[in-house]
Amino acid sequence: MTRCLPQENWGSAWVIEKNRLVDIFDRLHSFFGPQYWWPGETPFEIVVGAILTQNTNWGNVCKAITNLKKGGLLSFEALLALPVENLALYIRPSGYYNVKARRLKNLLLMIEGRYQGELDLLLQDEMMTGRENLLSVQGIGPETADSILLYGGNHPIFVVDTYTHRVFSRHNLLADESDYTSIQEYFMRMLPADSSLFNEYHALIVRLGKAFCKKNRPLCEQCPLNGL
DNA sequence: CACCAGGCAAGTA
DNA sequence: TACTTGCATGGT
Repeated sequence: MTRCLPQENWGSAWVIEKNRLVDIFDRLHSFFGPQYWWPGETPFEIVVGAILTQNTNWGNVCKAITNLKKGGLLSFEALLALPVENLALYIRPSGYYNVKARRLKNLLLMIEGRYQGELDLLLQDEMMTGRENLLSVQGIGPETADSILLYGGNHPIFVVDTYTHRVFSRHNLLADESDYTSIQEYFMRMLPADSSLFNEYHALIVRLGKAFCKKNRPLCEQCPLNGL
């Protein structure tokens, strides 16, 4: 793996040094192996999944996406033409189906208005411009936007989620009160801007969280991060 | 039965 | 600004 960027002055939020972050990645990669994210066959499917998986188990998202595929609706044009009330019925298993149907529609309309209805133009746009446009959509917050940029567009941006916060704060590697932006800046200052690395790192954190870092549970004995 | 899952926005004080 | 609440299905 490539080495890290030079370190700068750190704020008090930075609890650990960069080499430890590389060690953690190496441990996770050795322990779990490659994760092959994002589970999705096309950029459009990835984008849809990114919204449907908000605060939701991935298994439920799969059911919703299967429904769309069966209906021949998993394309930009088909979803844009589908009334939001109908869309909600197809994605029902993913939960929050009314708000998510509206959020998907909001995104499609943004792409229609600013990128001539071409998802690829959004994904190929300059990273931070694309990010701003994604964040302007009601229902797309930082994690969803960054997931789309990283996993849909192969942009080197680090995705932070509840597992990232939980795993690193539980191991005393990050302050508990760290917010999305500070955690993201932390990873991105410590690591080289490599989309493949960010892809695998985030997926490994989620894998670890599911296996060994459950909510409202004490630190797990079998966790490969113990004894850092 | 309770609790949780790869968030986000809106409301309240 | 800092909390709290609504959104909702399906698995353990």
